Amino acid sequence: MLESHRPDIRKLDLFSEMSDENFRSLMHASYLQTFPPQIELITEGDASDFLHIVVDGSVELFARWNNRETSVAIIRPISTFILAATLRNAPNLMSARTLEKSRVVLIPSEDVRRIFDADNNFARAIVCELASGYRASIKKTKDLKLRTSLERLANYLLRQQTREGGGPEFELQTEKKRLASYLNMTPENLSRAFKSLKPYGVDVAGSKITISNQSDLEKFARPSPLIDDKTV
Amino acid sequence: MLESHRPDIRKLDLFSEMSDENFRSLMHASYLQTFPPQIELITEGDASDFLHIVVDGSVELFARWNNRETSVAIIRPISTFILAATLRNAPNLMSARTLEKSRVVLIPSEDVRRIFDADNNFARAIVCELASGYRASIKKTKDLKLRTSLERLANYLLRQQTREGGGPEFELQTEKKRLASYLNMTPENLSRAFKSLKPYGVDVAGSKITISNQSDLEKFARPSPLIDDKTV
DNA sequence: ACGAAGGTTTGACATTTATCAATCGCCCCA
DNA sequence: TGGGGCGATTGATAAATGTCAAACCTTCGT
Repeated sequence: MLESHRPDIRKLDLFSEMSDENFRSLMHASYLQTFPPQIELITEGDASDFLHIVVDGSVELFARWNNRETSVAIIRPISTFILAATLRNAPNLMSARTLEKSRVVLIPSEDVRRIFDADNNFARAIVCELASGYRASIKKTKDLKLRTSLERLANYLLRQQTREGGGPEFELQTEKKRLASYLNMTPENLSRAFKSLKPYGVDVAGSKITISNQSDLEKFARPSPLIDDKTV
Repeated sequence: MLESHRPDIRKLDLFSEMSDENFRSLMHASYLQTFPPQIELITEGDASDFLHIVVDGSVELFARWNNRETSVAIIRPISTFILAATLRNAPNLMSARTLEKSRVVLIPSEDVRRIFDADNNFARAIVCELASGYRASIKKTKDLKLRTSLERLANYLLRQQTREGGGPEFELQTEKKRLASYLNMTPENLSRAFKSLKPYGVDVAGSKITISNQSDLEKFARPSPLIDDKTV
């Protein structure tokens, strides 16, 4: 694969502690590919032949059933996805598509499993990554089951605000259509939900959000570390 | 801990491949405790001091937020729970309570982490277990986001039917109140949902379910291996 | 600059789901 | 064996959410 992204990939928790030799071996077996927007990289049900790393652009994970579709996650650089399927050598549970022109490193799943067996530090890092992903998924379930769509939006805004630096103004980094699907609501409902949050100090202009009353919004949203914190 | 359950625990995928010595060490450090019904074993937010194994009875995992509560899973013998929190040494994301008189083996989390470092087979088994749990959680998200409550119930019945042997008659192993919470609906709504499934050949008498028209129900439920299969 | 395409918003309405209140029925146990 | 308690059901109503249609707006390429 191309050399330029190696240092960034090496810095990922997943790869930072493994031996140089094993890292080189993984990278040697991998491909860097550039995809145009809206390309379906993975279709759910397919075998998981590669561990994917987004190094540029963004990738949406989504799922289909019965002619419906829902957005499950949006992956931004530099992150891996489809780790669990890779390790279990099981079919992918989600589909993936590029949202914009994106560059993705593909590591053959069998190499991941081989190096996992050989490198204890890598194995340990994989356990951390899996446990984190698992916990993130549990948090998502709690968010979905315990909150109304309005509460999910309010808490999403607070999380996004934190990700964007914590200031009162920030950008949604996602189309509203996709955000709606991610939050499990329709675009129409999302549009109305934004209006409903206006009394709590949320102003929307296109994709620019202004939180004019932080404490009112927080009082309404009631964020919980056990649902909303990334690290916990 | 008491000897009698050891062979059963040893047979779990998580422990079956590790060395005798390490297994003995884990068991030596662990406790077997018997709890009455409705005891809250774990409160979400608590540190994860122990990996739990239900050896008798049943334990409900649930979550609270903002004075609401939802049932996330019901653990039956012989299974572990709270593995991800144990490995990350992070606070538990869910609470746990006994549903009936239950016996639980408690393995100190630090011993789990210590043996994980020492025993490659154990580490490998942990990765499998984590990846499975992760994938199960993703399936749950898909179930929640892509299906209506009626569809969730229909597919739950098909899964439960399979677990109970596949015949046309089987028992719900859960109070309807709890099943409702698990499926993210109210007890009232569940009661009406059962009625709505009657035209598809579902008959309910207390906790006994009779599927009188398998293909009609399946045609309505449209089960998918990528949501409903345990092993995939 | 123009026009097409597609995302967004709005309004009217339908459906789904929750809430509240009352009743029913079952199980446990004093 | 007869309450008592609690879960389950039913009916009436309210709230949340989805659907459909139309209008609006932004973007983007010709």
